Amino acid sequence: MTGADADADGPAAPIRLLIVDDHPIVRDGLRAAFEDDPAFAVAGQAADGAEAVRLAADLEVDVVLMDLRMPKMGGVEAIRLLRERRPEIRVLVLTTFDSDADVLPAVEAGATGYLLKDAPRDELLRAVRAARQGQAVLAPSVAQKLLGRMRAPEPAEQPLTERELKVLRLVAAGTTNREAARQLFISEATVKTHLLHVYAKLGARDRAAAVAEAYKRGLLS
Amino acid sequence: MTGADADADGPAAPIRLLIVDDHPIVRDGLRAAFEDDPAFAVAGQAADGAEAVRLAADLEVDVVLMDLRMPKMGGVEAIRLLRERRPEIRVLVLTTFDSDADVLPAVEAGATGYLLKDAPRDELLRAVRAARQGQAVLAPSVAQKLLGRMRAPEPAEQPLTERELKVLRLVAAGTTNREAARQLFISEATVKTHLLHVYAKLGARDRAAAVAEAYKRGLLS
DNA sequence: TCGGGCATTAGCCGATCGGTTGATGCCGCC
DNA sequence: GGCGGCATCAACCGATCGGCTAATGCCCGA
Repeated sequence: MTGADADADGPAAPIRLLIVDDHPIVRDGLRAAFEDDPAFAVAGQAADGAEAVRLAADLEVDVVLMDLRMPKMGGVEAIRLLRERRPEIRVLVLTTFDSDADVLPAVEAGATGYLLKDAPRDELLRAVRAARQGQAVLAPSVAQKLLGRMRAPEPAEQPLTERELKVLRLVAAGTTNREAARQLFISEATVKTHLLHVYAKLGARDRAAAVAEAYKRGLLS
Repeated sequence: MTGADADADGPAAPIRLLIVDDHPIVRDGLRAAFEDDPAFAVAGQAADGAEAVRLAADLEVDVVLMDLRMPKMGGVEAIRLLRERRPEIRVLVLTTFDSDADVLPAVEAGATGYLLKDAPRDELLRAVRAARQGQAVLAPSVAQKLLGRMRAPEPAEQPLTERELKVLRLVAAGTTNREAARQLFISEATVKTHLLHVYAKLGARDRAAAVAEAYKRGLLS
């Protein structure tokens, strides 16, 4: 009750953070939020995934706060590399979440938690503490989405093959099957086959719906 | 040369700022960036457009730093209201810019400048100083886009009518012309006409390309 | 009052698409 | 060695689409 329950290692070593975001403003905001609390120490900052991986190799880092959309190397790829090389490091994804498409890949890549940037400050601090101990931390809206995916027997969210995606991109550009075939040096029949597979995977009835669904899932543009 | 050229009003009154963003982190980062410089004073913060308009009515504000995507009231609408009621206030749009669609509306609504959140700090400070004096401030990439729009004789970016958009939404959902006609209680011929207009306005050849272009322009989802 | 934009409808045509079935060859994995 | 996934091709059918022209009625602003 008096706060003397876990003082085994003195004031406790601060949790060392690596902040990864391509926006200086956001990095500043995060740094400010954590520097005020002696329980945390900002070990470093990075503006993209590649820099994050590089820094994490040299610095003593407990928790990485990671944005997903960044130049050079995106967050998902960075998480994958980080977890490969330093599995003891916990990665908290901290993103704007305007696109759903990134949540699952990030979690699969090994993110310990997923928070939205509009989370209140104290929730952030709590999340980092929890993440350091390996506890999963999910923003309520993210948790809901994840559960939704699990519960809903959605056709398993099959990924498109490279070829299918190429065809779909051409279709989105207004290409007819015949033109797409010429551009890809294949026959029109093959294009149609690819498209049929795309329809099945995306749950679409025609090219227009497929394009729409692809945009929704972040597969295009 | 000795810095004594513009000291007419002493240390000069600080530029009073209103920070508008739905992310606490971003607000913190902005506040931190400006509070370190005595030439600026953060008069207030708001988490959405409505709050921004309300605060601007009471506070003495010179420059508003405004995010665009926010709950309740978006940035564009807030800019419009602000400029109506307090035309002397300068509004600097400060956004992530993952969507093109917002740039032009924001400028039309009366934004003095448009900056990206990944701009370096000093560029931010310079931009606010310039904005306070009514100078237009555009991030290079934004300026380029704007110029591109001007130069390119793009079919004038014709907006879709409400009816056309409704048809397009149905098409994006995989609806055939006939089904769309039933749902809208109109004839199939009318649906086709609407779509032909949509194709012309969006520069698309077919429904798939129209859906893609609509997503690119932020007209869908 | 006279446009002009918008929504609505009609009919016609060739071109294209969606669906189906079946087949081949290549590759990696068990 | 076999199995499955992937990419490739073929031929066929009906359904749908895209493009065109032409009209009507409504409402708003010049």
